[in-house]
Amino acid sequence: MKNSVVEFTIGELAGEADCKVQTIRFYEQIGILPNAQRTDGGHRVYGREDLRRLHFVRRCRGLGFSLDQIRVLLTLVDGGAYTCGEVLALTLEHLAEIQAKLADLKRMEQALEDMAAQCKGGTIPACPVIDVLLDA
Amino acid sequence: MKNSVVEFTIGELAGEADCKVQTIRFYEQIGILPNAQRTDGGHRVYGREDLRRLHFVRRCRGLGFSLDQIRVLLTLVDGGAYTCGEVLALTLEHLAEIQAKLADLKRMEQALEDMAAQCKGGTIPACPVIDVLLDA
DNA sequence: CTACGACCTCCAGTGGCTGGAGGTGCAAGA
DNA sequence: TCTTGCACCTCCAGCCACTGGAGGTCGTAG
Repeated sequence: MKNSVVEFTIGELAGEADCKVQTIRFYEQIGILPNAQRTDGGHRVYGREDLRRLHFVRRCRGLGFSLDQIRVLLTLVDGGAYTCGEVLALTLEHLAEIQAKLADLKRMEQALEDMAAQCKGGTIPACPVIDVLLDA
Repeated sequence: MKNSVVEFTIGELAGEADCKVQTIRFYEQIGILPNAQRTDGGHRVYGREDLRRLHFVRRCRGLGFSLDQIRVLLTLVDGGAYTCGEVLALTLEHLAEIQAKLADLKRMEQALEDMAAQCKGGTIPACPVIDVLLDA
């Protein structure tokens, strides 16, 4: 049955995975996606498995994993021999990174709010924000 | 009195402002800092005013302002004709960016925590984290 | 005067794409 | 069958904010 082999052009794949065509070519180039099959004319052709993999990558990116971290996750998945512990370790490591960034941003937020609170706006040709930044 | 004119080498300036020598040269190159004075031999020489400006830039960067935003702030300061309102507007705009990033990261944190909670670790050759990512 | 570290310029690389130039494939309508 | 026109192709440059290295020069302490 031919229709068990669903095929996509790169544009369709991009549509399904909600990313740009260039991004897919880029992933192929850096080895995150395998070299795609081609038509006689050289156009890339994809199947369900490719879509699944791309979805995985995009979901990981959406969670802030770097492409290097994703490469590791993919290696685990590709090998099929990953253990829950390995995956958990990577996840927790990434969670720690996220939490560090959160802490940084919260500090920035607080500092900006404090500065903004001092500033009355208006057309006064002076500003406590600048004063603080110039001579803290 | 000569010692009212404090002078720094680029290395000393970097030390004072807690940044790298290359970063200072980079700031000069892109016009964030003015072209430095030079010794006969071509080494850069800096004074108090340069240090103040660099401090300003580094503090802004520490708060997450982009170099483009800093360029605007510097133009205001340089003109000397800035108003509190202008500065407040830029500050609030940047605050909104920060808060958007915070919201993103909090979502990621939550998602990662949820996934990690499902994962029992250990040597089981399967993982709910991967399952979710592959087939959400 | 010599040694050595700090300085100089210029260029390439980072991450994760994005966009453009210039050319070709493919499918639908006339 | 031919043409139109869009989607595809490759290759290369650019974004941000630095960072690092190669290869060479300056300045100063001993």
